[in-house]
Amino acid sequence: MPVEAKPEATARTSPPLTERQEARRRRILHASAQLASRGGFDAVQMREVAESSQVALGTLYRYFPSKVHLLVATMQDQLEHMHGTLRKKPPGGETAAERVAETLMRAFRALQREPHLADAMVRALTFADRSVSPEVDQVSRQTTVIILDAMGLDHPTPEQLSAVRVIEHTWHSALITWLSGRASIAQVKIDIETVCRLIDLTEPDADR
Amino acid sequence: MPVEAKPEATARTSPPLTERQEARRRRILHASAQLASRGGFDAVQMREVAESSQVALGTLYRYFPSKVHLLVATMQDQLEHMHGTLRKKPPGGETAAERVAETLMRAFRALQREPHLADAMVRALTFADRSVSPEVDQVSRQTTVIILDAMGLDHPTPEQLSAVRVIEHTWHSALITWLSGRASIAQVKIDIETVCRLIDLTEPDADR
DNA sequence: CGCTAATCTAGAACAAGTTTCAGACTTGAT
DNA sequence: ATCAAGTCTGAAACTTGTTCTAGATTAGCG
Repeated sequence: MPVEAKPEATARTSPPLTERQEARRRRILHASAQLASRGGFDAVQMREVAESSQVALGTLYRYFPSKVHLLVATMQDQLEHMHGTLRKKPPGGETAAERVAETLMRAFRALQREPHLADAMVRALTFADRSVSPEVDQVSRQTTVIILDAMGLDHPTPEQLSAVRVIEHTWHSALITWLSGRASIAQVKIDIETVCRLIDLTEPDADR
Repeated sequence: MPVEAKPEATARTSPPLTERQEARRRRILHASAQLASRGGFDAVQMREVAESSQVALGTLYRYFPSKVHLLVATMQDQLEHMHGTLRKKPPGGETAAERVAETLMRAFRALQREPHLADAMVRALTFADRSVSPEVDQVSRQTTVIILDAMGLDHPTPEQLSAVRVIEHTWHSALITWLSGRASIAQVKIDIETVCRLIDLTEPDADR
């Protein structure tokens, strides 16, 4: 029986893509990011993505079953990039809280450089319904790894994981309020620093 | 003339609405909530809302310039309701953190009873772009009031306001992860309790 | 090579949010 | 009561995400 599986963003390993297919997928993601950088979520129009990446509309939908899937995959792509960058220059703070805050603010500044792209990706993430859960979850896991990296933890306690989840919540939501112009950059910074203090609470031996 | 429109905390904009207009507005919001309760964000179709509320499509758009505006207004409406309900039975916890957590969990359970409605409102909130900022801001302020109420504070310090903002971030984001099936109710509870511990950090004399 | 199933393409078609418009109806002021 | 300005209606049109179809191309296999 021939395999019926479609190419899928999350499963980079399951169905072996041919070289041309891999190239198509890459072209699509590139076009997506490019259009997003220009005009945000609304500027990523499926017909334009298809044309820019020299792929038929039907093919685009075979690779990414919806606009949200496409943008979430774009975010995965960018996150990998960022994780690599952050790894090269680890944060230098004394406490875990400081390092996490520094890392997130660094990520935040990177997003500031491409606010439209950030808009597209974040809107897609929060608008995603259940059909995109696996992909969104993957993004979430990737973010968790980045934060744990900054904390310098290998075996976090359940309490610490909970704190990390709260930090992620804050990070996403603060990003949204900034993107929609309801909070200043300074305020985002304060909120992130505030939530990072939670980390201190979960470190038995680190107190003030 | 005798515009008897007693502003129900929803400070309508400049022009005072006539009675029939107020009635139309109310019919629209009712239809919106009803459709949302049935099938969530997607089930709120502008043509159906118009038909259900016996209003022409163009009129619907005159009252609410977009689907997101409509749903955010629906949320304002529901929030007022909830604030009233919560006020009648204030939370009974010892510390501010406990009371806030209890309040939010109570609100959460209310949303659980109408998960589709919750879905519609929250998706609209996070998907809103700049053109809806004023309305979204209003929702945010209303939420802040509810939390400060639970804390029993009249004159919060900047630090406390920051903690409240972080709690709101967590609340929204946790709601989203629950709605999209990526987190259990138990997990939401833990996250809320975790973030509420931040409150203790901002109370110099609270027991620890 | 030659076959067959899978994939890709171009383009039409459909769905739902949004806009537009001409004409009927309300409202407020004279 | 009458008039002007503003509002509402019904219907069509437009936009963009999504689906569908028929035919061309490609990949893997004997």
